[in-house]
Amino acid sequence: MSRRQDVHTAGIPVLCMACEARHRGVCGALAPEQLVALAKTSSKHHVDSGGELVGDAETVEGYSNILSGVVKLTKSLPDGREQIVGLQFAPDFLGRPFQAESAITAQAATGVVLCSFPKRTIDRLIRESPELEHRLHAQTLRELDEARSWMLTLGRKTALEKVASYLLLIASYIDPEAGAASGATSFDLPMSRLEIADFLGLTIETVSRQLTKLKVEGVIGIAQNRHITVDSIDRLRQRSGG
Amino acid sequence: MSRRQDVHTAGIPVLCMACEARHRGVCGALAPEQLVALAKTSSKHHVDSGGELVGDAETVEGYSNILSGVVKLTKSLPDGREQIVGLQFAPDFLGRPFQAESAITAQAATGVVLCSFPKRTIDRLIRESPELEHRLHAQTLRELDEARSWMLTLGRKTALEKVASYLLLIASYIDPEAGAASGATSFDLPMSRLEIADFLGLTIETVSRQLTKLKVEGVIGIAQNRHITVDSIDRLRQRSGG
DNA sequence: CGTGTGTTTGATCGCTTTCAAGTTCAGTGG
DNA sequence: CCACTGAACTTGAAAGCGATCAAACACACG
Repeated sequence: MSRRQDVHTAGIPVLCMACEARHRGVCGALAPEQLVALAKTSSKHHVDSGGELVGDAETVEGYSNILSGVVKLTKSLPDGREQIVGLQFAPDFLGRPFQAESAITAQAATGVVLCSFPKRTIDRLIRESPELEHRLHAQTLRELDEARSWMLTLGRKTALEKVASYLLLIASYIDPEAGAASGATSFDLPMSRLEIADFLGLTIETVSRQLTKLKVEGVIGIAQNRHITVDSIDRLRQRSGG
Repeated sequence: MSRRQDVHTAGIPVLCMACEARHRGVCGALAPEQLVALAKTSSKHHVDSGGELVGDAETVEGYSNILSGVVKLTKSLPDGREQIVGLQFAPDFLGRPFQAESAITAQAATGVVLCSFPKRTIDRLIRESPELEHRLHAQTLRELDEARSWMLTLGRKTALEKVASYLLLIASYIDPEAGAASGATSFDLPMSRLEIADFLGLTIETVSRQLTKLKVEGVIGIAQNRHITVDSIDRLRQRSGG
């Protein structure tokens, strides 16, 4: 057993040993020696809920892998209206290659653990490793699909359908098997009502009312504001408009 | 003069000689011999306004470059509600690598000219040419930025702001210099009121009312339904909410 | 000169927002 | 352990914006 592990992990940096990103994330694209080089300049750190990750000023930090927690990407209008335009979960790669701007801010929605790299190092690795760019491209395509699905929700669904869709989305992230299933599940919302509203293009009050409505209809249960139980995912899906 | 052209175009297929995609599009990533091979299996054709490009059944066609015209990407709900989730212009690359599904349909919003390739050929070229994948990645990132900007519009802007934003978007595509400027410009809308409504998450009547409102306020002029004149782009921008 | 499609305009309805209290919950100090 | 505090959340009433329903208009085409 330990012999086999030795074979598979020969030369893998300690930092990366237990890291999800090495398998499902972008680091899986790297050869052991590249991983060693990258690990030398990478650092693991924690960001509290609400902490900003890509502050317009502090662009120093470059890229990161999300090891745990939820990161929200937001855009806002000059008068302060805000819209969450993306959610990222472990082991997503965070940061925008090939461009400085984008006018997006990234914030920790929950407590977040990151593994961060200098921009320069990653940019070089991308140039050296087509497989790395391929994985980043694949993630970008996934994000684009998610964004477009969400555009349909934002533009065409009612408030109730939006909230139901949101619950399904979160359920499927937290409990991937349950997401496709039709039975029961339960989970904690990683976001406040205000954040949910900013994600759905609604107000905080409307989100609250629709959650209450789902609760009264017996589709969901709510405990301590954040904990959601779903008896029948199918019934929830029916309210989501498809 | 002809001598110089000979140098630059040596070995370039006739089909590609005048093609925008060879410079700004993905074909620019290919070496002359790759271009020759690709040109052998590629075909140029026209699709009338309204024609479907990625019909779920006819997935045969694979990928295309848009040579002219506007393509709209739409998603819809089971009950028929529709949302346009992307617009593509020449010389964008059309088609979704690495995946069959996506539940998106592509339709010609105007008359469209395409240069189409077999899926197989492109998939192989992507594997052979990191530069090609890089260009596709770059386009995907651009589309993601556009999608996210539009999420802000869909989720947080009023009907008037949405319509003004739409006009600015179209103006900047049709007349790139004017898009950044503050002066006057004019253009023809490439989409019907229904399509504009499906893009903005509104109804046809609301779109019409907001256009009329902008006209009455003197911000725009409308002739023959489709032709828009803008005296001051800055004034239009003020109505767009930022 | 009709016919049909796309657009505008009008009147009304209803959902979501807004404004305004309440209520619950987590954290703190007595 | 319990009362206090502030933040997050819920609930209520009223207003407003965009949707819906309906009709008129404009233009292209036969």
